[in-house]
Amino acid sequence: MEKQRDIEDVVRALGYLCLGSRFKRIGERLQAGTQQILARLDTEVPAAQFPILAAIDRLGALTVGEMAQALGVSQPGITRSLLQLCALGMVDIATSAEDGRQRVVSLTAAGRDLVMRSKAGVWAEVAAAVAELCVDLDGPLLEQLSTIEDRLAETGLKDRGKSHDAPA
Amino acid sequence: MEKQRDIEDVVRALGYLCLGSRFKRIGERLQAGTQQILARLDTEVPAAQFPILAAIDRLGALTVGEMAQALGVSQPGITRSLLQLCALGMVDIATSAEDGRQRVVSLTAAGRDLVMRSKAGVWAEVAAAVAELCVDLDGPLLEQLSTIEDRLAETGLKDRGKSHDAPA
DNA sequence: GCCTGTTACATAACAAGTTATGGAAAAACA
DNA sequence: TGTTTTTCCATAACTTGTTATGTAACAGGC
Repeated sequence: MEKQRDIEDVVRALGYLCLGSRFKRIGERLQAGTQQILARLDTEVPAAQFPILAAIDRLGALTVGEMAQALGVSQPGITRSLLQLCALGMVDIATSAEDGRQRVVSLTAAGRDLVMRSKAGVWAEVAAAVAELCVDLDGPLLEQLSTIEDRLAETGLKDRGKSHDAPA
Repeated sequence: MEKQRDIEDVVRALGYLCLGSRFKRIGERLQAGTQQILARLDTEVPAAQFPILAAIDRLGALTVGEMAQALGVSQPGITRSLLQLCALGMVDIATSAEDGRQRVVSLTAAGRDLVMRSKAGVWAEVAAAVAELCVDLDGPLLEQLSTIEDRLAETGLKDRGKSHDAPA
């Protein structure tokens, strides 16, 4: 046991030069962790689409364009997610009465139920887990990112945020 | 002009709950900005694959697995990028002499040339632009992210980091 | 010296984002 | 009112990440 090189994390080492890659990488890890927590909901809806449901819950019925703006992603990205959520019966897509170009998106009963159950449980868990991940961060941004990565490598998101009791 | 709702940024408003989405979103914007700066190189190599070249430049020839570790992405992701870089003539992939399962990846002459040119120019520009984007950040992480997003919305990455002189 | 198990990479299928483009409705204008 | 321009959304093609799985090479036990 001696020829195993141990490999530097180049993205981390390069600092600002690779900050974009690094943000994406952290984002993907967080979403994967979120997915594990959300799995308890036993729904077909993937984690990445909960922000859409949350947006409607928060702002009421939205058009496609408004939703793209609310979530900061491109319009085609929204359109595709909506078609999927529609197929899963979570949202309803109707042509606007005032403007025939716009489609108005709202939650179905099933969608509202899913949001309600999520808010009561897993959303709080996710927020708590991520908050715990980020607690007591200090120093410049790059160091904070390193801390987040180190913590995440040590304890996955799904094992965070319930600091209290072991299962009975 | 009165019926235009102005739409809240829901991902930002939800804070820790959507931190994964938010990291990915910022990462994508940074990479898009980086792409614009790198465009001056006039190469077919996409921005997302420069970290691979940088890794070899930094650490020397690497196996596929080592590279996945160095960049923090999955092995299939590395494999695909390598095939593309190989097709572009930037890297050379050889079967390891000691272990027939491993492939050893190194820079070709063209690859070394590209890295050399990049280091001399655009890499420094990217690092400077991102550093300028992140200068004087303070406060907790979520606030720093908001600041980054606000600044990026105001001035794109490609117009940063060269604070000095207008073109002659 | 095989058989078994493990390791390293490749391939396939999928996910979720992007840009570019097209079609239909609305708005502007003449 | 008819034409042109603009806006909104849908579709297509691509990028780059993922997980799951297959194959070939190495390593160990008998």
